[in-house]
Amino acid sequence: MSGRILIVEDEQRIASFVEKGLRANGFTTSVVGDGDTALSWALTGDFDLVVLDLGLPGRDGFAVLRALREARVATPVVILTARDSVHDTVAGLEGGADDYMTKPFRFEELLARVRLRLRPADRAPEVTVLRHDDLSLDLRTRRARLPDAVIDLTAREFALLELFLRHPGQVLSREQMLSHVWGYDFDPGSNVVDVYVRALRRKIGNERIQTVRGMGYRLGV
Amino acid sequence: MSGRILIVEDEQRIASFVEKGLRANGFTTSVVGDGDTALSWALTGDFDLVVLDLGLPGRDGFAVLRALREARVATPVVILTARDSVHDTVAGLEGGADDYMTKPFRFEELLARVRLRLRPADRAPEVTVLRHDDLSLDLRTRRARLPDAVIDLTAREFALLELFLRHPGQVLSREQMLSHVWGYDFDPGSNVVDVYVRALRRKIGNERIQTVRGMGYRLGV
DNA sequence: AACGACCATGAGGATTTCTTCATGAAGCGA
DNA sequence: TCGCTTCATGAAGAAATCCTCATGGTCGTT
Repeated sequence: MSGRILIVEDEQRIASFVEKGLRANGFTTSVVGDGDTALSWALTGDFDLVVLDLGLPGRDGFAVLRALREARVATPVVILTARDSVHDTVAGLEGGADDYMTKPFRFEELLARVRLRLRPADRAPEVTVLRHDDLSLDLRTRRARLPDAVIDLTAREFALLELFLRHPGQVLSREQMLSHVWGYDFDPGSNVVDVYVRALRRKIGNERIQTVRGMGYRLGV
Repeated sequence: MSGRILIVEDEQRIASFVEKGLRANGFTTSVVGDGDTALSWALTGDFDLVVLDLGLPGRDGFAVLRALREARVATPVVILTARDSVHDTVAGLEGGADDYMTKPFRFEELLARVRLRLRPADRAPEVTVLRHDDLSLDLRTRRARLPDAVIDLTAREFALLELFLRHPGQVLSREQMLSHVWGYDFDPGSNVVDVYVRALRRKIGNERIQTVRGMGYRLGV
């Protein structure tokens, strides 16, 4: 799967949040901040997917999308929009094979949608179970398993454990966890991460998530 | 996948609930109501899986399981247990590749576990998206899609829609929905089904779920 | 050893989801 | 049409989940 992605976003903070995340997942990215540039880049057909913010200065996101489709460019587009303008957004999608997300969004959600769009059909069979040691997580049923127990998880616990299992053995900072599980604009002063790490530890066992003082947490060794 | 299943359960109501459901899903079932019979049947090795209630009269479920394992019979066992004796149960599972569920349980959950056990590895690629007309449901992300919208669902809404999509065009009675989505012992006098059908209709469109007076509801045509 | 930074944890309030209930509308048979 | 059953729907209470906050413990450094 080739993965050249055009990110159209004027807010610097969000743009780099998206760019860093996508790059870390093996995609090639380019960022542009206004509609005109976005259109000319997208028209080259050099991209496999466009992540498009609707709230752009100048030529707005809708216009870009429309112009793209009028030019018969079929590149899939994932749209970013404000929560309170969802209605307009949905109207704008009509008939398109496009997807949209409301801001603020969690990175993992964006990733899932991007992957969905870039995997045309049944190639690359999806992973539905993550494992580490004797712990496994069924992404479909959203339950974890240990050799001697089946563990039900709440939505947050699930998202957090998924993140750990996708980066086993790696130290994850609270900031990383916040942006991946809670969204990029969540209060950075919160201790939700701590609270949910504790909840997870209670369910899967204390020893499985280690504290790395001053850095964050790590699954396993 | 062969699917001969031994159901060990003394409560008539639950036994037939499980048996009917499993048969409707293509499994061959036998029911026994006490531990001794259960053991002798299971020892024949004629079954691919055992659904075992722990609260049996006479030789209890644990004893059956133990005897089975001592005889080196490796047939996978899915255990049914009361919610307040989970601790004992987990202790009893040690090292086994067995699964357990607390009563009361939803049939779909049991089905998922049975299937998991009977599908040793990666054969039979799992379905992760259900479709009907222009409506699709991604079982992994738990979101529904229409051509012009992506729809977030609550847990109940998701379970109910999944049920509809697995039986498209078929009239489902309130009782069926109750037992599949809410569990076999849910108050039969409740109108939760009505309420959730309405919630679904609001999200996916009224016309997609039809009322069949005196019978229940139906997805589509 | 003492201090400060960092982490663990319980409790409680906010929010979301789930369920019940009451009322009125719609369908069906007499 | 009348009367009865069935269904639709809003509202409100119950329950689960989520998040914040406050307190006390632990670790590392000086």
